[in-house]
Amino acid sequence: MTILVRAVPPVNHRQSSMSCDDGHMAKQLPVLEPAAVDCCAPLTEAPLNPEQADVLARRLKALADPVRLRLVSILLASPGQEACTCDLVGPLGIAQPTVSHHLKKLAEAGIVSGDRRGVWTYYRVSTEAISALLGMLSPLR
Amino acid sequence: MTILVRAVPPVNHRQSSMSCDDGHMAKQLPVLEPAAVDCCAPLTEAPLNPEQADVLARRLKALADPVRLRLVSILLASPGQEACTCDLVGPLGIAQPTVSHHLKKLAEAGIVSGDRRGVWTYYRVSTEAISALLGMLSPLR
DNA sequence: TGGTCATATCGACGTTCGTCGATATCGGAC
DNA sequence: GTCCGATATCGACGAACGTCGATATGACCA
Repeated sequence: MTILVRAVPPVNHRQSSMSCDDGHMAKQLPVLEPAAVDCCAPLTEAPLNPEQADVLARRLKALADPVRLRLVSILLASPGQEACTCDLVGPLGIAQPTVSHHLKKLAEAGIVSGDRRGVWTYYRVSTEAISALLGMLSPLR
Repeated sequence: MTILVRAVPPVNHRQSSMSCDDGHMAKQLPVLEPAAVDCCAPLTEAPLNPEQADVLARRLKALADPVRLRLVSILLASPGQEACTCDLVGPLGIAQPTVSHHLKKLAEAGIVSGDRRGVWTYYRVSTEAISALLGMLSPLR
């Protein structure tokens, strides 16, 4: 027999914003592994090659948006450092499809990951990805 | 009487790419001070407010471009950690106006600064800006 | 004064982005 | 099974971006 442990329901699930995400730009690039920033020389010695720059720029671009930064910070400040989409719509003040869009961008960059628990999808920040990014950037300091 | 000390001529000034920068999007936002990222709480405790997120996103956006990342890394790897525009055109492989455009974006974000020495403008990376940015991001780790 | 060279700005272009409403999908409850 | 609610995708829109050629600015030299 199987005992199904139900997840605690999300904090906010009284709101019901009915609309949807963008989706148009699902780039066919592969999802970045958390540590995909495998490169590179100390950076103060040799310039980045174009490929390294592309990988790093892609992850930075994912983070370089006010909504996504707030999204990440909300995730980190949430109990258990995770939250479902419905918990993010209210605080961010944008439509649900837009939230899903931003979550997708972050996931494609390997910055967050989500798993479905019942009807809800819980997202959490991949700290390895952030560490890899910071490690890559720190030689610039 | 005044003795004018001439700067050492740039490494590459045999090339002559004759074209020009974009310029169209000179946003009227004020140039970010190096330490403009004055905020903020540990980020794992309280979410970023929209204003903090805007400042941080603006600086990240300036860095989140493959060409600009390579540009910064070339500056850091250059003798004296500085280089003039003409030294960047060749390695980057893009037109001179485009290089000027990217330098302007970086300067507006406080990431690089340039000073004119004769006909040449020498750019260098503002390490304080990078440090401020990393300091802001490190709580995410 | 005029010429030349490095750099910045202008104007235009195609592309990407952020946003949303409408709609599809998926899972649970009844 | 049917319904409902949470989430993702679709399609469209305006705004911002990256790029370039043409041109303006500014500094040096003859």
